[in-house]
Amino acid sequence: MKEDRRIIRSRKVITEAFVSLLKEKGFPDISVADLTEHAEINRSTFYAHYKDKFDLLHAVIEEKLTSLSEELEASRVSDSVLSNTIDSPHPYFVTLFDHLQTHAGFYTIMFKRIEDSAVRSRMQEVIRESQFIIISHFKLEQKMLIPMDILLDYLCSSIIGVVEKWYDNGMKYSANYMALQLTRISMLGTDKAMGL
Amino acid sequence: MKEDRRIIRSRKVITEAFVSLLKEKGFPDISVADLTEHAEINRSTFYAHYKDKFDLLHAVIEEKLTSLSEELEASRVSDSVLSNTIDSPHPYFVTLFDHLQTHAGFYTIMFKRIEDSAVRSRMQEVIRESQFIIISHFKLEQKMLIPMDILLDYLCSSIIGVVEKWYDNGMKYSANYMALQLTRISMLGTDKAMGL
DNA sequence: TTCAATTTGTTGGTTAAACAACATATATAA
DNA sequence: TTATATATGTTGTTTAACCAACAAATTGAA
Repeated sequence: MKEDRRIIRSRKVITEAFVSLLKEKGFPDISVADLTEHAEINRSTFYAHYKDKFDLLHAVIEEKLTSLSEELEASRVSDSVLSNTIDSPHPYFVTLFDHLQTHAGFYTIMFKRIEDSAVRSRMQEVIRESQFIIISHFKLEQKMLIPMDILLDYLCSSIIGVVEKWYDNGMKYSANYMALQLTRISMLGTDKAMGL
Repeated sequence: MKEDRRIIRSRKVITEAFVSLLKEKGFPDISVADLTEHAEINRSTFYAHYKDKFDLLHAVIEEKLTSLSEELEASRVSDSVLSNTIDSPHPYFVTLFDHLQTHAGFYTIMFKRIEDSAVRSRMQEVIRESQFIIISHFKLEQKMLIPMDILLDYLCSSIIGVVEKWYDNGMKYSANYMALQLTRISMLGTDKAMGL
């Protein structure tokens, strides 16, 4: 079921105007009229697609993170996840940071402008879910030395933490470099990683 | 009578796609399907606005040169055309070259890609007409030492010739510099201009 | 507070864009 | 040549965007 071109275009110009406006002002200061004016569409068209601006915010975040989720899933299928050395970045992390770099404009604005950080928590969910799938797929549950849920909490929050700081510091390191560092920590464990 | 947003947008994306495609291939190699695909609209929408691609070409040229014509007319009204020194560029030429610079992307492509050079001849008409209006307005006809039509032919073809070469050579000189040079030639005459 | 101005959702009628289908025409290759 | 594909216009129907107008809610200043 291909969607009507007009639908695609309307959603596109609305979300573009939204992200663009977030560069100038905070979310509370953006009105629907504001939005549709910049998007050069009629105000009623907005309401045909979204309930209100909160609905739009949610949809925008959801769309971006769904694509991340799909990219992570796609990379899992193609690559053998287990065979990996300490000197090459893990395909999973490469995919992750490639995405984060490609959409850096979007994420930095979102992290900065959306106070309650809906992006952060949603990204954490996506990471957690993808890690869960990897573990499940390789039947690693049986061999695990600690409870799965605790491990998943550890994994996703540590990754998100690193990501957030990476953005905060202006992405000084390359995406590939970041992927390599996370690969090393996860392979060695934090103790070995710090030289113990 | 404000026009429907959809009309504005459709025309806009079509002409943008058209100019964009002319950067890649010649006019004969551009199909309507090509055009609408790049513009991301339905093919039938194209036919709702234009007869065929020749009609589009004509419309695009006409629109741009109408705006030039209007800009020249507007500058005539505001400025006193007669009082001018040899050291400051004439308002008319400033307006002309400002326009040519602003829309350089469009004109260079048109001069280069459209073989029969419909742009050149149309621009010549606009220049000729605007010069005619200036002469008429200041009642200069009576004092003229040579027939008006010959002078107009001389004026518009010399200006167009300089403009075309300016584009050909990659606009090495600034718009303002060009305006100044044409001002000097027209005030001094070619003989004095060359130092006789 | 009160009042005006702005923003918000919603609705109904109108219009242009989308889409699919068609016949025709123009290549391009066998 | 014939055949296959691609491009061109055209048409009828469906659908989404437009617009204007409305009441209700919110905001901001007097």
